[in-house]
Formats: sequence, C-alpha cells, structure tokens
Amino acid sequence: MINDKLHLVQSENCCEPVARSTFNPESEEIKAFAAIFAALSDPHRLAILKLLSESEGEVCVCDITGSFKLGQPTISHHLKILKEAGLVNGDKRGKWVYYSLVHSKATEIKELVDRVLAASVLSVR
Amino acid sequence: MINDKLHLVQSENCCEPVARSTFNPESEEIKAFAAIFAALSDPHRLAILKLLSESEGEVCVCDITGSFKLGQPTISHHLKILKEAGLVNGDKRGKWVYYSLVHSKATEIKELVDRVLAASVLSVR
DNA sequence: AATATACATTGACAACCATCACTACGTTTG
DNA sequence: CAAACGTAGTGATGGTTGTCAATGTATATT
Repeated sequence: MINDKLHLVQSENCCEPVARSTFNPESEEIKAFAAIFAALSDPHRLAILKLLSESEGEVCVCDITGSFKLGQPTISHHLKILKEAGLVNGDKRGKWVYYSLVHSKATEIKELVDRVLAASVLSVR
Repeated sequence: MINDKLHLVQSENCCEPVARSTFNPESEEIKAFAAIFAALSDPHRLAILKLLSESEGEVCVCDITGSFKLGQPTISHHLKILKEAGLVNGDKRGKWVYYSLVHSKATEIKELVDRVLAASVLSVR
C-alpha cells in the first residue's frame, strides 16, 4: 500500500508518472552550474564581460572602472565574482592588474545550457 | 585641466585606450539578459528545468512537488520565476496546471552567451 | 625613505531572494 | 451545494547581494 503510494508519485490521475529526479539540486555539481549563471545575472558583470570580449587581449582595472559609474571597490567586487566563476583571468603586472576572458568558458556554458534545457527528444534521435 | 583629466579616462600608461562602453548596464536589454541568467541561477530551478526536459511533454505541479523536498508554495514560486523568464509555459487544465519547456529558449540563451562572451577575434575571422 | 598610484579588502546598509506557514481561489467530486 | 483537492498568492524571516566609504597593501616614483 504505502509502497504503492510512493512509486505512484502522488496521484495517478493528473498525468502519467514522470521521469523522476533528473539531477539533485543539492549536489555540488548543480550548485556549481547555478553559480556560473549567478555570475552572469548582473547587468554590470555582463557589461564588463562584453567590454573584455570587445577589447582583444587584456584590460586593466582602471579602464573598466573608467567605463562605468560604479566605484572602484564595486568593480573589484564584480571582477572577483567573475574570476571565481572561472569567466575571467587576472594578471598582476607591476602596479596594474590585467583582466581577460577565459574563452573556453563560452563553450562550456553553452554545453551546460544544452544539458539542462535540451529536449530529450533531441538526445534520443 | 579638469577636462583633461576627464577625457584621459584615468591614466594613459597602463594600457592602450580600450574599446569603451560595449553595452550599457542600465539598458533594458541587458537587464533582460541578466534576468534570464538569474532565473537559471538557482539549483532547484535548474533541477526543475532538467525534470521538464527529461519528461517529454508536460508535467503537472504535483509531480514536480513530489520530486523535491521543497514545499508546494516554494515550487510555485520557482515556476513563476521560470515562467516570467520565458523558460517554461504553464497550461491550466481542470484542476491541474501542466508545465513544459519553451524549447526555443535554449537556442536563444546560447546566442546570448555568444553575444556576451564570444571573442572578438572569432567574429572577425 | 616618503609619497603617490592601482587595486583589494572590510564593514555597513539597503534591497532582494528562498523558504515556510497560512490563506485564497478555482475546479472537481460526492 | 458542500467538501476536497491542486495551485497560486501573502506575509514573515533569515540569508544573500550590490553598493559605497574607509582602510589596507603592494608597486612605482621622487
């Protein structure tokens, strides 16, 4: 009886039993995915990434700071988040720190999107 | 004097002047981008999306609720965020509401990633 | 050595977010 | 019509996030 109820997922009349569980929201893997998207979820960070992608090569913090209305500590804060998400690299040379995109991340994120959102139909075909 | 300081961006010796501005972090467009990524930035929402992608077709809320340790109002809350971001559709039929993926969104998001992160080198080639 | 510069860190604060218990609403069933 | 059910909305609460002012820490310049 109880077992029945368990594997019937709740009720049998709303829809067919569903492919349970997918992935576990408490796993470190998913949390890492979420963190990457969280890094992309701020307009200023998107603009910073775009700035880096447009300037081939490296950009020092002073140029980034000069491009937005935010204070320097706030820019530093955003850069830290981007760095921790693996989206940018920071190289300190002398007085300056030069930031650049981690280009492989774009591919990685797109694969991630596919992994979460791709229709199962596509994977079967 | 003061003008000089303004248009010199800060200093001229750290690196060459940089391709300014990119896109504007205060534009509605970028805020919309950020909102999409924000919708993806929660582990439970990622798991819900994965669940939807694995079950071809539609899934009613009761099945989603049954798949996670969250309370029903919390699931409803997450579904609302996903819906507002255009990631899922909700169809009420009788007592139940069936949610399904908006499949076109995957492509849209990947294009978005390219737009923000693609190396300018690649676009030139 | 003293000062200035470039950037990071800290602490504070307001705004936002995830979650829950409770309630409300519409639909279905009896 | 009344009761039960599935889902959404509300209000409260603890935690997180974006921002700034102030401070710290290297490096460079004088």
